[in-house]
Order: sequence, then structure tokens, then C-alpha cells
Amino acid sequence: MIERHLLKLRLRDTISAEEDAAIRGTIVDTIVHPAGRTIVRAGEELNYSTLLLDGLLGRYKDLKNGQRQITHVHVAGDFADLHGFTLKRLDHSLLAITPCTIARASHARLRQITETLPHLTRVMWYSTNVDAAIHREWEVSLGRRSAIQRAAHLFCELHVRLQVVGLAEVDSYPLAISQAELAECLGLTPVHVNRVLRELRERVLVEFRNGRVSFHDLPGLKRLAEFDPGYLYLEPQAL
Amino acid sequence: MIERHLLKLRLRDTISAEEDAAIRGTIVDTIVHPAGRTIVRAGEELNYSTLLLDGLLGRYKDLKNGQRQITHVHVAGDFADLHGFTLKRLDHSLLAITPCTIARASHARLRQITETLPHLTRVMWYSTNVDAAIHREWEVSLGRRSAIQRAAHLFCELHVRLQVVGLAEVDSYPLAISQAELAECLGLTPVHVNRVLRELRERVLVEFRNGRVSFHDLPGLKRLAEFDPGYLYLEPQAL
DNA sequence: CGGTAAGTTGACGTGCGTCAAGTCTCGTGG
DNA sequence: CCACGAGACTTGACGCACGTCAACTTACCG
Repeated sequence: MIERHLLKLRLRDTISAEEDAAIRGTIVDTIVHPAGRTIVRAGEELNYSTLLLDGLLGRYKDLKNGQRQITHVHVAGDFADLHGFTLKRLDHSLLAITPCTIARASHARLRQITETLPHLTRVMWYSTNVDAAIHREWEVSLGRRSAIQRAAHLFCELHVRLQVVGLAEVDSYPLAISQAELAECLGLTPVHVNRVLRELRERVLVEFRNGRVSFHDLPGLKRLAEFDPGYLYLEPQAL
Repeated sequence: MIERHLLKLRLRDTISAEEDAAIRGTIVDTIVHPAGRTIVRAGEELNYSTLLLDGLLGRYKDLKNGQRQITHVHVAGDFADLHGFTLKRLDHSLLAITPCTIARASHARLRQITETLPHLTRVMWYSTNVDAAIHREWEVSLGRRSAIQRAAHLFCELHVRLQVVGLAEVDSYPLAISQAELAECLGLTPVHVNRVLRELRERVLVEFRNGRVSFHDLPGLKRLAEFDPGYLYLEPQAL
């Protein structure tokens, strides 16, 4: 299932057979985690990075009062903490939002790639830089967009990202996340998320129910969210 | 003045004479920008990255209604858009908050580094990953912290980051930023920033005036902000 | 069929936004 | 030297988007 990751990389640039093999060669094992489990806790020393093969995974940070902020949602094919390769410990935790199948990539082998495969190294670097671009867009949402715009923007972003790995239809996609977890992404309370979802439904823009996002007016939704996928850097580019 | 950048890298890991020379060798020219100027506009094709030698520089994104969100503040010694090396165009703009001296690092020469100097490549990768960690912490502020906590947290963060490059005293540092720009960092209005600054002053925690941040009770401020500098990854680590 | 977690709704509270009217600072030119 | 204007800062009155609290419904699972 590592194909989903390669699919995404190949959208950006050519990945040679040798590079393909090198990426696969970093994987030391594959694990399935149940929904709700914290896979990696903030601060732990790491000697592997987590490649998400299947499921939904969140990066989050805790606050003293028990609140959490989810700072990123990963979909199948994402390297959830490739940045951990250079950082050696994470400033955030990793949560399995749905049941997650993950592959663990050895840092020692990733290091080998940086010693011998400069092009692939640039591709991996690129991929952590796109993650950072997504963080920036979330900052804009959290800082400046209204609750309804934030929700609309997130639904648009995940639609594009899931389409890339073949997990979304043109007008809908599966998203097995609770309203409480959505609230933790959007910097809102679960109660208000519920109200916002109702408004999106009543305005016939999107519907979110039974773990599925269904678009009724995608152009209208994108207009509401001011969604521009440029920050996802999906266009081809020789690195 | 590129020393400030090297100073910061050397806090994390050893930089050899050859690597030192390679970094200096990427610089093609040095430019001074007046305060208020947008140095790089979102979307432009780039063939160089911006190393900030002196001044304060912000990354920001515009919204349709004219509002802006500043997603990151750079201090002297920061590579403001090293991520542009792999992304080739920026999803955000760069603003000179104060007059800024910048050096431009050629992407072609950075590429040479990735071909020949794997350790230095990892160090540069690391430095973009720390930027991403700062983005995450800002997401937590914007999503979950109150206005006064956000301001307190930012003052704490900049204190640490400026100390690293020798630009902060133990109990104060220069910060030539307007309240309106602070508001754009914190996801607030200028009016509310003003009220929050007053409260911080009245509670004898920090004072911000005449372009200087002066701490009156730094431990109390850190407690209020729940500030933990771990996300800045300042401890040494062989990469 | 009972227990538990997720979702829904209404009434009410509040932190921050909005609007508007100041004051203060400083650079410029008469 | 002072007049003036512009931009930054300050403050108060008021409004609203979202939070809080609490009761209820629904879905799911053993």
C-alpha cells in the first residue's frame, strides 16, 4: 500500500526504480493501530518515521486545561512525521483518528538515502515543506476565517488530498472523524461545529454525516472558503 | 552578518569549514529593503532563497476582504524561505516589518550542496522543519489560546529566538513592530491587541512600548502562556 | 435491551470585534 | 520656532460570533 505514497511523489516529479526501491527499503515493519490510540507521544526519542498506509491520522498538541489542537490531518500515503528524521523527537503527538495501518521507516536508512540519493532527498525535503505550507494555511483559517469558512476550507483541502491518492469521488469522500475531533482541528467547540455543519447543510453546500462528506455545491463551497489549492503544490516540478 | 545564521546552525550541530564556505558561497547578492515593503509576492517563480541578515521579516497570506494573517516572524539569522528551494514558488508573501538587510542564496548553488554535502543538506532540511514546528505552535495559539496568552507566547518565543543570535538581553529586547502588525500575527484586531498589551502591563508581566519588549515577571509570563521552548529544537544533535 | 458515546438543540454568557472619537508622536515646511 | 498632517496608539460604548451549560435524541454494541 506504499503505492499511495509513491503515487503522490510521482505527481510532483519522476521517481526512478532505484529511488522507488530505496523508499521501500526504509520500511522495517507495518503495524495496525485501533482508532483513538496515540501512536507517538510528544517528546519521545524516535529512530523511525511513520508512513501512513491507510486511515486518518492527526498531529496534535495538548494544553494544560485538557484541550487539544489538532495541527494537521494525514491521509493515506502521507509521511506523518518525516520531519522527525531531522528533529529526532516530535513536538506533537500522533493520533489514529480511524484505525490506521502504518509502516515504520528507519531513520538509519533514510540517512543512507541522504548520503547516496540527492534527488530523492530533495523530494523528501519537498514533502515536509508541503506539510509546512498546509500548516500555514491552517494558521490563516484559525486566525482569520469564520467558523463556517474554516469547516468549508478543511472539507475542500481533504477532498483534493484524497483525490490525489484515489480515495475521493468527484462529489464525495469518506471521512470517519467525529465532530469533537473536527472541533479540535478547527479551533472550535463540538457544539459550534455541529451548528456550522447544520448551516452548511441548510445552505446546500456540503453534507457531513455517517463518516462521509458529500458536496452539493462545490464551487459555492470553494467560494465561501476562499479555497485555492496552490498551497498543496501539486503541479509537476523537476526537483 | 551571515555569522548569525551560522551561529544558530552551530547550536544544533557541528558545521565544518567546508560547509561554512559552501553556505557563504550560495549568496549572490545583498539587498536592503525599507520597512513596509513586500519583498517577495506569493506565487512568484523563485530561483533564490532569502537569508535575513538584519531586521524583522514576516511571512503573510492575504484574504479577499483585505485582511492578512502573518504566519511567521523571522529574526536576523533566519533563512526566511529556504523551503522555496524545493517549492519553487511561495504560497505566501514576505514583508519587511522593519528595514531589512537580506542576502539572496542561489537555488542552483543550494542544489549543488544537496549533491555534494549530505550532512549540510540535513542541517538545512532540519532548519525548515523547525520553521514548521513554529507554525504548529502558532496554530495552537490561534486555535486554543486566549488573546492575552497568544501575545504572551509570542513575546516569549521571540525572546528565545533573539537570544540565540545575541540580539536580546536577559530581561528585554528590541521589537520594532506596530500593534497592527502584532494583530496580524495573533489573529486579533489592533484595538484588542492594545487592550491586551495594557492588561499585560497592568499585571506587571511585560511591557511593550517604543519598539521594545521589557519583562517584569518572565516566569509569570511563561506560566500564563504555557510557554515551553522544546518546539524550537535548540538542543545539540548530530544530524 | 441496557449502557455508552456521539450528535442535536435551546437558553444564555462572554471575549473579542466594530465603530467612533479622541490623543500622542514625529517629520515636514512655513 | 511653530503649524500642521499623518500615522500609530488609546479608550469607551455597544454588538455579535462563538462558548457554556444542560437536556435530550440517536446510534451502536455487547
